[in-house]
Amino acid sequence: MARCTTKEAVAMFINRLALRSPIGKQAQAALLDLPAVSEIEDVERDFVHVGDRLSHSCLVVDGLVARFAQTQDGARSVVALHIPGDMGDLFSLVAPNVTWALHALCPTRILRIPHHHLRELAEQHPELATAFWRDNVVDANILAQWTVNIGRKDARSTVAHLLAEMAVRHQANGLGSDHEYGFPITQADLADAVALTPVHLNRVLKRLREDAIVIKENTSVRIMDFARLAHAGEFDPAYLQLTCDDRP
Amino acid sequence: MARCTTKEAVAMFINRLALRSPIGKQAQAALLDLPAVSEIEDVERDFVHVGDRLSHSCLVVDGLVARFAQTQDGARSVVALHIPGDMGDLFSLVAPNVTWALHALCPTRILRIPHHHLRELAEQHPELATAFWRDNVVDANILAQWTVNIGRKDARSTVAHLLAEMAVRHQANGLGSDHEYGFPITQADLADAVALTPVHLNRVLKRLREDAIVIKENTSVRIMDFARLAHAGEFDPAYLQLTCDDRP
DNA sequence: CGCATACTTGAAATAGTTCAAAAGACGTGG
DNA sequence: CCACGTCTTTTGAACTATTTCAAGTATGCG
Repeated sequence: MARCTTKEAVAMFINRLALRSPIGKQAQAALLDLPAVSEIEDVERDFVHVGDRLSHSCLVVDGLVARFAQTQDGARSVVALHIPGDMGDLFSLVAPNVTWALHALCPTRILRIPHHHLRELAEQHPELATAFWRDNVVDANILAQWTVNIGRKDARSTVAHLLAEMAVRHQANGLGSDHEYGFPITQADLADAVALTPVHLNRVLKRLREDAIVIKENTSVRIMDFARLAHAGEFDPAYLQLTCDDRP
Repeated sequence: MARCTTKEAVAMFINRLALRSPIGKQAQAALLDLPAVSEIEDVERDFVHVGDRLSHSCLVVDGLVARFAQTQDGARSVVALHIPGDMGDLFSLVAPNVTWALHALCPTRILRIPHHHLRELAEQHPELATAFWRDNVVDANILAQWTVNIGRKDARSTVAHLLAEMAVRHQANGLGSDHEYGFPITQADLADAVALTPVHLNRVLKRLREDAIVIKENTSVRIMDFARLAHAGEFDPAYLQLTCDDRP
């Protein structure tokens, strides 16, 4: 994984936002100048806890971050996965008291950006405020899709859908190719994201591998047949809103 | 169900927002003056479709609205329930191309408010923009909680959680008492919200009734023991963010 | 009164879980 | 470079929560 500078990390974030929202040159420049205040840091497995009141938002620079909740018997549920270029807790900007936790699933580096800087920026450049908000809406779309997968589709379809979604999201962030992307997640953690037991997830992955559709390796995913993967997962990328629809 | 005027409907919405965000007198007045342009209307069972490009957002005046998605085999998944005072598609303000549908679950009246009016208002009163955005964040919190329920808890706990959540949300919107609220939803539709089959939901409701915890009647829910309901559902209202946390 | 819609109950089937243990990968220190 | 412990993946077999299919009973409406 290429080590990257703070500017490169922020540029990745800007490009992501710009996919969905038109962002002026000045706003982009202002955002790029921001990180002078922060440093990239390695994070612990657990770096945002339930009940924390946040004053910064975290941009994933490299690695993989999960947002998760827990039931009383200790079962964990991953409700979002964030890849480099994502800002997993952007919405703490308007709701700083968090009710979930963030967790690095592998050696991960992040950039913490103070809320007040983001707020000033959003005030000076209203298109940024819209872009941030829209990003949260897409996050919610993803979550809605996960709910459908978990609630109303069988295990094979759910897993196929997630692997297809992550492929498209990696490409949107300028990561990976159309048939491979880095995905350093264990089967146990992946099981928490698709709401299966690790044992059953393992069997589903085996089946997808034997059917020559997709191979989940240790730290990456190799897609052998995207068309069949998308078909198996009933995957339609519309909910990711990867086209800029700001035109009236 | 009391028929209410457009102003009363909007006031319900404002009060809801004001629970979580401080909103100035002027902003409240401006919002209240808005609906002069719209009329309350009855809606069909299906009134927003996948792929629609919205130019208005719908405030539920009375009745019950579900946001849902569908799998290819026709199974339906309800990903949000909106009660009077809610604006189920507020986020179409920043993402007008919708990827889900809205559906009235009973005779329902709504108020359609044009996006451009809401946008002007948000520009003139920045606290309203924040309040709108924060409302979306809470919607996403609710969805995350549903994902946990559906994915990692058993049927009884999931159903208990939903009934407890709806109780608290009704009270937050100024509807219902602490032991009863209107909930005009069929078991089939409720089953789609908790990702169970109607048959199994029926058995779970029977058990909750026999255990003297809660009774789901035709058009309402009677809570016999909220403490045990909350316990059965592992319900903690923190994710609903019903306290105003704008203080720094 | 009859038809449609919603709710309830029973019995059989199954997708996914649970428990248990083996096999493989990986780093660390001797 | 091999031995060792730890973590992850894989496989087997028994079990169970939930689904499916099917039929029956209310409830309400024209």
